Amino acid sequence: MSSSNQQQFRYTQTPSKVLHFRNLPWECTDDELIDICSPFGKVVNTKCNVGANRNQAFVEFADLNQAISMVSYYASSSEPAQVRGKTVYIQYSNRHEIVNNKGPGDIPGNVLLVTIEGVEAGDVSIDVIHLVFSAFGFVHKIATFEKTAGFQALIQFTDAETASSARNALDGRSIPRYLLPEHVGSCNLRISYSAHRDLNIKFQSNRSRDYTNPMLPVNQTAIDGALQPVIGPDGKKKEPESNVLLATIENMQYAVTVDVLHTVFSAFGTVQKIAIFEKNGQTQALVQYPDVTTGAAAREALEGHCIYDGGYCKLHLTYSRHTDLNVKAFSDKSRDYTVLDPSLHATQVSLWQNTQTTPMYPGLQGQMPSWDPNQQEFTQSCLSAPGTLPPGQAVPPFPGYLPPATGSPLTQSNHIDHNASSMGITQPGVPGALPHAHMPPGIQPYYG
DNA sequence: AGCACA
Repeated sequence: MSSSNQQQFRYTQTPSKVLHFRNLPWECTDDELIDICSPFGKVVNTKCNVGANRNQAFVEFADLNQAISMVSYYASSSEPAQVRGKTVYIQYSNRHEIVNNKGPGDIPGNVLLVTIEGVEAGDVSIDVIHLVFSAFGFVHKIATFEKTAGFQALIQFTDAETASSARNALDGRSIPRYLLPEHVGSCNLRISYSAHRDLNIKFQSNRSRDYTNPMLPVNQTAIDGALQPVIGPDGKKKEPESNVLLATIENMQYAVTVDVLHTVFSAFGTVQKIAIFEKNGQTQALVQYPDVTTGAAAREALEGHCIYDGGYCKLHLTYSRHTDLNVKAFSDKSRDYTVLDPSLHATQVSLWQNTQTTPMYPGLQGQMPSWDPNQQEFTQSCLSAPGTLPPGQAVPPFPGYLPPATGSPLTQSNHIDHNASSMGITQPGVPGALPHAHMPPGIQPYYG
């Protein structure tokens, strides 16, 4: 007569119409719970993402018998209850009703209230915030402010669905170290819903942006260091900023493909389109971002830097007069990333949701934060000294994170790999996200 | 993989 501890435990539990779920996938949704519960009865209430790991939940049935039928079904089933392929463990809760303390911040809406916790978190730029949240959809407006709670941002999406996908993926996580200034400590995100529907942004400034209204007056004095001055330090006038960059590639010893450019330029936001062409015997490329801010950030960061170590494929960037490129979606010289297969989005979302809960350094559990600490050093070592890089292995200067269209720079890899040149996230079937990881360094001289 | 106020 041997019965397992589990069985003993189960038998000692008094039935309740509230069931306790554990070992759920990270950030499991109410809908997923309802999906597996509804065959057994009417679900009247749920509470998911409970516990430190957010992997527990409660479901309340209308009737006790319904809860009993679910528990007994899975007690005798050969197939365990599963959510997203993960076995979930179901028991009677020791409470008999779900008490939902829905604060105002729990009522979904299209505007998120984000608290950025961390030392000097107020110095996180609005561009970085924009970059991080753009991974989930078009960000209409951002307003930032200091409150007693800390540095906060209101982020307006098109709809509550988009906002909630961002919240689910980012709440409790940290902004990647490499997106932060040196002196800013680890920045944790706490995200709830705002009651706002439409933010009233008066100026484009270092504290607020309206990405839907490029005509909005710019409050220059408020911009401070966040945007580049229109007049360079040497007094030279710069061309008007644009969302499309014209890249001239110097000393092109190695082939620069659409994929390579995509990897490099995706570090700053969604790359929408790329076109490579020859002009006067020089290779040039047009790279299109969704907005001017991203284009400006990319230009500023990449100007004068080399794609490969050793001074090869040096980039010179100017603003193009184009605003929307008309390119073939898939050719070896051009790509339109805005016409990708929609299945991509689902793939990427599951990448987010199936990974770990620990925001930083999960250690030896076989899970890895998206932003390997090495990334920062790696990026810096390749980019800190334009044109004067030490000779060495020719490797792409950027970790191969995907563009926000298919994932944010926080996109996660499930395996530990400290070889920076192979941090590209392989996404079967995703054009533009693959080959750089295995690019043979210095092997492909360019004979164009 | 183990019960929700923070």
